[in-house]
Amino acid sequence: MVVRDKKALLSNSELLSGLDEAMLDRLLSMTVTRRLDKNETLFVKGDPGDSLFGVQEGKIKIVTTSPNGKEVTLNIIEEGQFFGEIALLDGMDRTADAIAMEKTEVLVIQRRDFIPFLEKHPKLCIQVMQLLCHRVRLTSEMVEDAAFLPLDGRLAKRLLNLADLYGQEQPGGGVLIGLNLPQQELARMMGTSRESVNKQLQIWRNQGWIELARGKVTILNEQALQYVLEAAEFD
Amino acid sequence: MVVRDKKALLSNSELLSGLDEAMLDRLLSMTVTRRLDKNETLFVKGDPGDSLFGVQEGKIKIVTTSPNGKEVTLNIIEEGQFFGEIALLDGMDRTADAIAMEKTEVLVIQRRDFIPFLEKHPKLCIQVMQLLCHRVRLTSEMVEDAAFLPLDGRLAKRLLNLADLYGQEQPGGGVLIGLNLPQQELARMMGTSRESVNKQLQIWRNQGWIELARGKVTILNEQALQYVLEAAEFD
DNA sequence: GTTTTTCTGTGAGGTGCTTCACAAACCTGT
DNA sequence: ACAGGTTTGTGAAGCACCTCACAGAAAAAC
Repeated sequence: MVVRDKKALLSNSELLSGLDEAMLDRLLSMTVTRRLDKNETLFVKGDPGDSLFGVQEGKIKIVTTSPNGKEVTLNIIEEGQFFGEIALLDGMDRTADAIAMEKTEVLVIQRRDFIPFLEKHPKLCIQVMQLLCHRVRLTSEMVEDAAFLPLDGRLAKRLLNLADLYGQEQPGGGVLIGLNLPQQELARMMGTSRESVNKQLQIWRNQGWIELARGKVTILNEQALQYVLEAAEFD
Repeated sequence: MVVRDKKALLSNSELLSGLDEAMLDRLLSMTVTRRLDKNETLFVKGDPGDSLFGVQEGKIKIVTTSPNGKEVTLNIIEEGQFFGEIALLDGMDRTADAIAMEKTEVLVIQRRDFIPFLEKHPKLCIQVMQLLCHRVRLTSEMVEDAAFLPLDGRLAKRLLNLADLYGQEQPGGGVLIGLNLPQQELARMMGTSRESVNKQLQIWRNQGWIELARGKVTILNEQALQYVLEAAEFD
């Protein structure tokens, strides 16, 4: 059973889709599963990066921490997505921490197994490159946003993006972001303070554009947020 | 002559080093050279990305522009370096503009030539991946720095980095950054205002840590800047 | 050599966001 | 059911950085 799950996960992932049965089986034979509790750390900045991970169940956040304790969340990795490929591929240390946001199972592939496999399968190479390109685009966009958009624009963009990824249409109308995301965590994703996020959310709630609950945001007026974003882009 | 130069360029580049003679020749036969004047635009955000470029002579800057006209410089591409690989590989549009900083010659390889070539050469695949990993690391670091470091720390870091890349030891002591970089351009590299950069540079000049000239910075006290950076990292 | 453009230097004033500080609401474990 | 942690809501104070506004210097253009 577990094996079948693994295979389904592998074959549906962005990284490994389109690979044939035999290849998947060989790759599968290289993996082990690791279980993590909520808030457990998988690796930290500076660790040697000798493995690739795929999320089987749960969520992993990729965060960088400054010496004084501030954090920025660079990415949240969902079920079926892979991560940790950068350090694996270039052989350098990890540049960020990986922490389980809830009880999580990851599947682990060692470099010594993966690299030779990669060298034998050009098609897989192409997919890896696609993934890397995607990463570059995402992080570049973060640089851009940090430089151009004020807080309200960045927050609007993040909410719309989260709604897109995890949104659930509500019977009473509106789109709930189906993720337990405290405002603190939201703030970290945007490189800003929790208080600032809260104040902006309050403004929008008073406008009737969103609804708030502990760890939850429901977007009632997507158009309005879209407009905030566009206005912010024009300064 | 031109052909020999091209070959030398190709074979020494980060991207293509280690490839054998025959491969280089085949790749070479796919390239054409394009000449750009100072400030000429090679491509802009939104263009279809159907080619890969290598700088033969001169410098190209990669910048993103906001609707209102603000700019952030993401990267400066030097002689012997390649760029434009992201859009080429994933088939999406360019996400930034490429502008010649001086009279520049770039060599151009079309996607329809490069991709099939890539698929036939696993070794080249690996090198491309290395390059992509490097890009991810650089941009991630920019996100981190923007979030954690105040202006003085970011500027110190940039100057030290530039000195490392383009530094020339001066007879009278100090390290000159051998690049014509107006303070405006420096500011754009850090996502900040020209005035702020200037004021910080003045402070350091008054401390005797740097010397300034039009488009030039000479670092007299590298240690001091290093210390500023470390202090900034601790908040 | 004179004009024009680019780059630098500097002050004043405004503000977006941070930090600090605390209260209330909410969930969780035993 | 009560205690202790976590998340939210909010105000006040401060400051890092931005924008605006020039003036002079240096290079480029003519």
